[in-house]
Amino acid sequence: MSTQGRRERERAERERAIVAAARDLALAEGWDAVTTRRLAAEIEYSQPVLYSHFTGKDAIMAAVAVEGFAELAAALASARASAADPGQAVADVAAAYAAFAERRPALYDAMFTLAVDLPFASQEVPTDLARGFAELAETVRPFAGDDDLEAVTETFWSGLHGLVTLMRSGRLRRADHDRRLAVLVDRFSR
Amino acid sequence: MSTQGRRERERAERERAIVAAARDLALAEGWDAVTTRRLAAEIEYSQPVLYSHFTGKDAIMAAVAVEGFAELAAALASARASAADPGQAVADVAAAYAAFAERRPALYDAMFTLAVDLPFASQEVPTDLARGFAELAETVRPFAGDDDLEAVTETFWSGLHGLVTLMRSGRLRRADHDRRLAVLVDRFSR
DNA sequence: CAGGATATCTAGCGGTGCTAGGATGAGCGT
DNA sequence: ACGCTCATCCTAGCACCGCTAGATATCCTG
Repeated sequence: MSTQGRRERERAERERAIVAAARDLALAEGWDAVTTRRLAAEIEYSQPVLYSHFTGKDAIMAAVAVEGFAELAAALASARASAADPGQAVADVAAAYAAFAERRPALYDAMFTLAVDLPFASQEVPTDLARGFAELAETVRPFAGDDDLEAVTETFWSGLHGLVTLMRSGRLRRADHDRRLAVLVDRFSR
Repeated sequence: MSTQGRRERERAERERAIVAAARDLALAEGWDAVTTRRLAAEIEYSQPVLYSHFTGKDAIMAAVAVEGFAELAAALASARASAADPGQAVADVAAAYAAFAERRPALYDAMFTLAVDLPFASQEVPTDLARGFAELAETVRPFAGDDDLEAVTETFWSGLHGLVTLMRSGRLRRADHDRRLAVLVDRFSR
């Protein structure tokens, strides 16, 4: 029966390889370059093997996105923890969020703009996603006032998301990024 | 020489038909349904004709987006003009922006998320796009304070864009939309 | 060692955006 | 009015996409 164990281990390893290949390829050349054929070549198996692990390309992208949620949550937590005061925390967390989107554009897209069939109902995603959201919530809490904390958090998040996506798509000049970020931070920390 | 005039008229008319077909098809079934083959069938010409008018599908989408800028600018202007006071103007303009995105999702996508090769350098786009941007700027001007008006406007816009896109992609609950909009408006009108 | 289940691959389907090259027809000069 | 030229348009096809059915090879079991 140990053979079965080895099989499962190899299978899990291969699944990991698929997600890693998708992530690396997306980071290097963008999601358009991530095709099932290239992915299959990368892991040195044939195309149909992908479909024995994932229901389709979307599911692979979703798996990549899941990794991103953990990384983002960690970045936000770190920024908040090392901030001197609540006001600075808002600025630092906002900067960390924007920096993450800049550093991992493909990952950010998979998380927040492309993949839709994310397993929102599963265990893992809500965990890491909720961790990131909770970091944002704790960051703005001191300045929420009478407003509903969840609404304030979601709105703050939307502001960050808007800034990031509009800049990345060339609709906002990159040069004024810091100025805009400062405006957003100011509006949510007083 | 009148034949040439007629030719050019017919050609312009056909170009209009292409853009209209793309717009209608996108509004009805989403941009995924807009293929060059369906577009060609719609205007009752063969596929290659499209490429004698536009450099590619992206250019067709950009042309559709241009129409959208005018409509959005008009909606924002109307909302601002009929507002009782500056504070109400911010709320009304924000609501008008969100309503536009809800009413014309495919158009909104073409304008702000998908098409990238928009002729930002041309005449037409900056006109209507700038009109919309100017409406936003005038709306938030009374509350800009010492901050750079352009930065405030762009940040306000980003907030609206983020709210709209995150909700449309299922990341934000639709039920709390008004509450979030109120938070954003509050943060930019005091 | 034979039989059967399991894992994997080859080949292909229907679709995409886009283009090369040939047919067709309208306008021109004579 | 005729024949030629040239612009216009279409047919056919390329290379690619995500995905899948059926054949093949590989491994474990009795």
